[in-house]
Order: sequence, then C-alpha cells, then structure tokens
Amino acid sequence: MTDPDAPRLYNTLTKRPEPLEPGPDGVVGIYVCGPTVYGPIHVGNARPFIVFSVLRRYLQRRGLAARLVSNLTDINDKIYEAARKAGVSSTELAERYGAEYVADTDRLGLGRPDLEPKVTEFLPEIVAMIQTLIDRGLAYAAGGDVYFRVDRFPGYGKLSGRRIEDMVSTDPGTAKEHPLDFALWKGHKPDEDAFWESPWGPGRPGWHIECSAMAEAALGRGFAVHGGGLDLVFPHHENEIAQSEGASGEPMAHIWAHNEMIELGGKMSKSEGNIVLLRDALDRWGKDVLITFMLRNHYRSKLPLSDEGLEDASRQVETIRNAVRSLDRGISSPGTAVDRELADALVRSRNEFFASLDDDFNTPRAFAALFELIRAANRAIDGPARPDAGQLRSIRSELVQLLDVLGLADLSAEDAVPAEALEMAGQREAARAARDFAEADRLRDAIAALGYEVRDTPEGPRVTPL
RNA sequence: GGCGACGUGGCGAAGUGGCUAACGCAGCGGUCUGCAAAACCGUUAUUCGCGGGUUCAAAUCCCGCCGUCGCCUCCA
Repeated sequence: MTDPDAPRLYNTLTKRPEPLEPGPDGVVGIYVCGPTVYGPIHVGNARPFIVFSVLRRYLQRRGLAARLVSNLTDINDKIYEAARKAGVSSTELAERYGAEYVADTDRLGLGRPDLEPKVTEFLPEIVAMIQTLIDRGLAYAAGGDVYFRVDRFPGYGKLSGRRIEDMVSTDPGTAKEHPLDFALWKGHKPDEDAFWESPWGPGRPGWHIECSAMAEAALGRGFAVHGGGLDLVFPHHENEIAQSEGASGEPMAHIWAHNEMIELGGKMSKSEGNIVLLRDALDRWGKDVLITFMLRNHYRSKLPLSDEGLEDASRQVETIRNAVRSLDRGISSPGTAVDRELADALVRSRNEFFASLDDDFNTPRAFAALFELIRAANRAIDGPARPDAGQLRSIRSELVQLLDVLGLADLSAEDAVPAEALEMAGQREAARAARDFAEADRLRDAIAALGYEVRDTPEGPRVTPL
C-alpha cells in the first residue's frame, strides 16, 4: 500500500522519483555510506552527511519514523598504507581518524546517525554472508581470497547501467575466474598488521562486503533508502546489490539515492589532492553558512566550492538572522492588528516548504518558501498596522520550526551584546537627542570597533553583532 | 571507446508541455533615517548553450551540434 502523499526521492535504479516507504515496523530505514577513516574528512565527504542527516530531520518532522545508519570503514588498503607512513598501527590510525570524523561532523550540529557501525565490529556477520554466497554458488575461494562470481548474478550492472560485456577490468587478478569478479575476502599479506581468522584463512573483508553485512544487520532486508555519493554507484553500490541480493534473494533497498559531487576545479577528492577539510571550512565560515551553502543547491546537482558561493550563503544567513531579530523587535513592541496577508503567507510558505522537500528533497525550493515567509513578516512588521504579539509569536515559532528542519534553528539565537556596547548605544542616543551628531557618529564607530553595529529603529537603537 | 549528468538574468539557483520564468546574492532608483544600517517597494532574462523538428502551445518532448563534468581504478 503506497501512500500517494509520501515524500519522493529520485531512484538511481529506476531513474525516476519514487515514494519513501516505511518497512513493516513503520520505520523508514536509511543507510548511507560513510567515509574510510584514514585522514580528516573534506567538504565533499560532508555533503552526504548533511543531506541525509537533514533528510532524516525532515522525515521525523513530517511524522515519519526514520532510522539513519552510516558506517565508518575502518579497515582497508589506504588505512594500512597511512598507518605505515604515520608509524602507528592501522587500528590506532583508524580509531584516531574515526574519532576525528565524529568530532568534525558533530560541529555541524545536525545530530548523529542512529547507528554508526564499524567494519571491525561486524566480522562475524561479514564472514557469514560470504559463506552464504559460497554456498549459493555465487562466490569461490581461490588462493586465500574469496571472489564474487559476477556472471552468476543475473542483475549485475542494473544500478550503474553497465553490461558485463562492455566492461574492462584493469585488475584481472591471477586467481579470478572472470576478470570482473571482485574480492569478498582478501587473504592476509605480511605487511598488514590487522587481520582476522576465517574459514578461508586469515585476512580481512574486501571493500564492498562490509556495507552489505552492516546494512542488513542494522536495517534488515529491503529497507527504504540506500544513499551515498554518486561516485559510489559503480563499483561499490553495484557490488553491494550483487552481494546482498545474491545472498538473500530479496531486494537490498528500494531507493538508491546519490548526491552529486562537490567540485574544486573538478571533483573534490583526496587522491586528487584538491580538497578543503571540513574542519577548515567550519573554522572559516561556521556551520550555518556551510549548511546553507550545501542546501541552497539541489543534492543531485554538482556544487562548485567557491568563496563567492560561501559569501552568498553567508549573506543569506544574515538575512534570516535579521528576520528573526525583526520579529523579536515586533514582539517586544507589538501592534494590535491581525495581518490577514501574513497569516496567508504563513500557510502558503509552510505548505510550499513541505511540498518542496517531498519532491525529491528540493531544498533550494524550500529556501524560496522560507524567504517568501520572511518577506511577508518583514513587510508586516514595518507596515502601517503592526500585527499583535500573538500573531508575531506564532510566525516566529513557525519560522524557527522550518529553520530547525534544515538544521538552522541556531539562527534564532539571541545576540549576546556586551554591556559596554549597550552603554555606548545609550550615550549615543543622548547625543542624538542633543543633535550632537559628531559625537553620535563617534560612538557608533567605537561600537563598531567592538564588533557591533547600531541600527536605529522606531523603538530605539538595536545593537547586533557585525 | 562505453555509460550517465548538466548548460536558465551580472552571479547562484528553482521550474521539465500552457498562470506575468520562483527564490537568494549583487547593482540601480525610491521609502524610512540627522547620516547610516536593517527592512520594504520598484527595476535588471520578450527569454531559457546553438540549429532544426513535433505540437494549437516547449526552457520543458525529439534529432543534431557545441561546451562543462562524473563513472568505467581507490574515491562521499
């Protein structure tokens, strides 16, 4: 039973938007591929984190139960390599960067996924799934490794739109039956300092199997959404489908959702070296600007990272802050009217906001709805008949609720203004009353030197951070 | 070579068959202000990369071309 009003998300598998359907337990399960933790994460890695974290907030606000699971890959070639370079054990290195990933993404203030499984915690599940694949004839042990038998899985290539015949493997391997077969288990090599026992000898999981095993362990089979960066479509997600569906005979996930890449003269990527670290972007711009920057573009569009773009986002953020300030000013000196147009604008904006997000998580359109509401509010407050406190309070509260969906509720925080600046603002008022404008301007400059700006309003001066 | 995405005002970005092509930023003019700031009002694409075609009607569908980018190997 499909809910015709359910939010829709574009499905890479079917190339069209499809409704998000909760599982039998009523929960919308979302699995998102997280990073391999061999270094600090960059802004590109942050995009899926932000997009899917905000998606979960949205679904919850819409009254749906949503469970977000996002893994940390803490065992892989790059980790061995980085650990050797750093002169530490790979376990130590992965733990360190895993913790840094959590700390960096915590700064976004979007909450944590409900579960963040690590590969090293799911070895039994991984080994069991590999065994099932072998039992079903879809995998074979060879030379200490185990490979997936690609041509025995009929749907191979259905996600990425490839045919086995069209593909050329750059790593034919020596033990493989078919050049495109991929590793489920990699036999231990002498220079690898972390490995596990298995029925096929010591070693460690291949790259794709961990997500298949962890997603099923955390969300079961046939969960609602499997997400990640577009660059994961092939081979990672294609192989996940082969493994999970090969092992269970059931669909792994209903919707495969992929965010486009952040670009910095081409795709931002660690191996290309053209990266900006998330922590550096946060230091420079703050979380609200960064979230706004990400969400003002659709998640399925490429997003070039640029100072111009961030500055633009920064001004948008300032416009939102000013709107909340104006509402607060209005609430503290309210009028007596009930503004019909404002009331209508609220309903319209709210509906449009939710309709936009229902429509393939169209956050740019949701922002447009937000700004329509802001303009209506500003117009009412500065208009001839200011609304009464009740109406203004309800507008403020609704606006903050919408901001909160996007993770931007902090923009409604009160400005902390030091007493010194407030005192000078008072002195400036006295000077203005005495028409001593030279002194008034001097005091305004002095306040600016403290990092604050005076704005004269009909209700007296307001001091806000610059 | 194979697969795929995209090209909308100065910039960013919605819109994918039919209301005056949203919204944000920047600019310009105005209102307000002692001057500002903020805010509001007005203004900025007869037109949606280019060329054909389908249709009563296209930015939206089809064909061709040009350009940018991604995947095909580790990658969010």
